[in-house]
Amino acid sequence: MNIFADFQARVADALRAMVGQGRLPQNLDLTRFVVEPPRDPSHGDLATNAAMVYAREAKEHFGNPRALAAALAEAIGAMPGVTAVEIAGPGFINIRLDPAMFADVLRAVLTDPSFGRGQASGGKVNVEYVSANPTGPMHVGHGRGAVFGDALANLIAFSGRDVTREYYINDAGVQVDVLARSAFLRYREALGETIGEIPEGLYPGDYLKPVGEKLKQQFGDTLLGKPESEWLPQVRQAAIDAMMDMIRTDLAAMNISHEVFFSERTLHGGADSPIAKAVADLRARGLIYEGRLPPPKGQLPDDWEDREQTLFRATEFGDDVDRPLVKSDGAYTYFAADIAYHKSKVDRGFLDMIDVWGADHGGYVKRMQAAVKAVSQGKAALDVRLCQLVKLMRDGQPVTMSKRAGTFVTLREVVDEVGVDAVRFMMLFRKNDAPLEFDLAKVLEQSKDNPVFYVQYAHARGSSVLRQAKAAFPDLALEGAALAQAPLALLQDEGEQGLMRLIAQFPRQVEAAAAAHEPHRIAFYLHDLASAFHSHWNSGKDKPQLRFVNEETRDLTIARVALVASLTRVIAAGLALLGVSAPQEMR
RNA sequence: GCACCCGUAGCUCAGCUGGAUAGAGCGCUGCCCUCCGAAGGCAGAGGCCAGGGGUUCGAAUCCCUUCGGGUGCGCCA
Repeated sequence: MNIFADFQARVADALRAMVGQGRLPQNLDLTRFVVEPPRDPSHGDLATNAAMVYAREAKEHFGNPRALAAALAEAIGAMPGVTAVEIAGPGFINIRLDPAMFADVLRAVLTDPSFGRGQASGGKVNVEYVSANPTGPMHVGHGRGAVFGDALANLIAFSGRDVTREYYINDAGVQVDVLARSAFLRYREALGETIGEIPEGLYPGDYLKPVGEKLKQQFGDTLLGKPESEWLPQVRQAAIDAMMDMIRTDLAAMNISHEVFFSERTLHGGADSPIAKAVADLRARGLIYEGRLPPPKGQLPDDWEDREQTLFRATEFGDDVDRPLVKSDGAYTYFAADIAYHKSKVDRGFLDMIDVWGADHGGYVKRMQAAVKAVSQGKAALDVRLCQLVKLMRDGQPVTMSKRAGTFVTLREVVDEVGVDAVRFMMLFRKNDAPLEFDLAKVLEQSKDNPVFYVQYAHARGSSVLRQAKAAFPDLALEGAALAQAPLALLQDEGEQGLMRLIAQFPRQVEAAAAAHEPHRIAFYLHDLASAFHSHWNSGKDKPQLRFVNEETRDLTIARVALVASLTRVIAAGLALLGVSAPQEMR
């Protein structure tokens, strides 16, 4: 039940009727106006800007926006559940609702386990996130993308779309060869050799030692005498598998799992490989040519050589320059593989795809979007969400991170130290494209300026009210269906009605956040909800008659318990979207 | 030099795809704690939304431009 969407539809109907009467022109785009909660609650429960939006089209019959507003207001005033309609300012229509409408919302929350969930609609959506290289442990920056992508996928699924969570494994290219050589060194170490300092250019981390041990168990010393060309493929695969196991385990520690792990390696191969096919396809459509690229302005790379190369006409799809697909050594570029990868997504039926990347890949967005347009003949759309850096702090002081000094902080260490809930909530309590300061000490504080605590505490406090109510009235049934029978009309206090209005916004917040691909909105909405709840709680200090549980007033208590139960359900549902737990108590 | 992101209270940040008088936390000032959970509460001060143009009924939000930060800039992944 989404009263904003309901009224959006009703006002659209009213406008359509006016079109039918010839009072408004045909072919009116009825999606342009909004029905939203007014910023100032004294303006009522709902407001719409429809009269102003269509003022130009209405000029002929109505003259000015206020005249159209008057006609619309008349139609709105006749709608069920509306108690008052006012025209304000340049043509806002402010609507007051029968409190019974909000009681209906509470009953929906209490009886419908999928309150806020959108209607199943639209095609499949692919969300690709994390995609960390399988060469080592994930760091905190990966964690942000991981949490963001996961919450976004939750949100979009909840809004009614069919979502696939995907991870692209960069298991081709020189990096994984370096990984293999590094693992081979650990293998020799496991066999008793003294390997000394890890040479420059190889991965020095201890995390490869278990891989060396495993190689020893698997192969004994049989790899030692062989040339690199023979052992490398085997060692490489073993190392990649071990790294992916580690990454999957660390993701699982944050309650993140993907349905699809897509291997880049499967795109490579001979003349009938997916990359070759994708390139051939584009070439057949005249989107690939042999040509020269102007050198980049500004700082010229040291090894720049002007040469003719195979280029994709990215500029035809909005990119700044055409992009090379084949390296000077004849191998395909990473971009060529990425084209084939995204073509695979299109071939698998995804016309909506979202990639979550680190901000340092921002320069790559245009070419990827160009490629998606090209391989899908313009049918598919790619949104790339860039996650900014995470600055790790402790008590306001930056935590120094240096691989060399051995103070490199992995994502897993942070999760183990502060817990999943804190990590996930804080990562989502900021817009994805804004840098984030993550304070390891602050997120554990039990105080108002720790939003994780603040929101979870609201849920615990609400749960506490339910326990109190049960203690005061042992025969009270706390199940949703029972509470839905509560005399909700008794909820007359301003604070109570404010909470009901906020609760009624949940479906709208979900819809908007999903459409905008911005899960942080849910985190902020929950913070607002928690804040309103705590504030109303506190008003019970000065006015004991406002407390939720009063033994003298059973009916009122039941109504208030229903309100609190609704609130905790919405908080729990919102936290679930973020992947954060909703504790019953926090003692 | 070019592209993308960002610039909102002293600080850290929201601002619901263009709406009404600009929002929160911290910090600051002043009151308040026997009472459902005071790991606090209430109230107040604090703003030329970086600057300047434009678009329209209406701009923090969209366009242009200047300034100031960040990230990138054949073939790395």
